[in-house]
Amino acid sequence: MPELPEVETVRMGLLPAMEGRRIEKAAVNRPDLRWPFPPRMAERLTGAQVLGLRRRSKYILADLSTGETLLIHLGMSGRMLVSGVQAGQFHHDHPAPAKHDHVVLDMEGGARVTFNDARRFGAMDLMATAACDAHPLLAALGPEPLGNDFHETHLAARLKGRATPIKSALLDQHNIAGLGNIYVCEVLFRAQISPLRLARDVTSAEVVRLVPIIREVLTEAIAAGGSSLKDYRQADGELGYFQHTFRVYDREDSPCPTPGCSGTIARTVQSGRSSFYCPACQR
DNA sequence: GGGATAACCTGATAGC
DNA sequence: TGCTATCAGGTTATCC
Repeated sequence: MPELPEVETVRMGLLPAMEGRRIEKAAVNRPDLRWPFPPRMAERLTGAQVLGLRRRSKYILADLSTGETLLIHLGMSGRMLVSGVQAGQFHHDHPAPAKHDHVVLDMEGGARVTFNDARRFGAMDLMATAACDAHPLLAALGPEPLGNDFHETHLAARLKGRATPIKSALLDQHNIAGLGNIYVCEVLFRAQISPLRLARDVTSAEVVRLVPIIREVLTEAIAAGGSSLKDYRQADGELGYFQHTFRVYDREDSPCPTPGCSGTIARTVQSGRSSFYCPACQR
């Protein structure tokens, strides 16, 4: 899926079309994505004003004037596409409906926001804004890696005694929220830690190294507009370009980019996911 | 309880 | 051209 930087990029792209604006019409074209949509979702959205757009982990949260919050998750292939806004000017020129356009929001002002998701691993739900933190998908999430609650003490405590590989531990959203397969690979490379190492064997010096690297990789990726592989687009349909900065992800058999290292990037599978790393300089 | 695996679903790509 | 196998940015349910 879009990981944290992609979701943040999408959120920012949605702001001009949605923030402060009323949803004039909501069309829901199927009963479910990963889970059934909440009852009467179209009716509950229609007429609501979007007070603000927040992000928690890989979720976008739209706070509505009705006292409810719309939760949006893009899954692996979800896209939020905006049409009808160009350079701050609104128009009513929208592309023809496409396959897998599941939810369409026609916004006050003329913009249209379309949720398109081929694989349907995405989700949408409505909840009382006051009870957001208790939502089953949000309640158990770890801290935001770019927030104040994520620090060495927290990470060290989450890794301590764990017999799972560090790769899996960083992917576990209970430990830290928002990292996905790409950015964990990139983080471990920059930290020169092998993805195969057990979490409990990562030293405190390495934890100290990991925290700022996690922040750095995510911040750089957000600045680049995220990474575009197969499905991901920014809300305006543009590609992100952080993928050009990948040092190990999807670079199997390439020379290791670490200066002075003569290693070759390897691929292995851990808990069903590809891990890319340099066996020579990641220890 | 912790950790690994299968499952959800479609599309793109590689190989024959 | 066309078939088959494999893989994909995530998360949950299930099994050992």
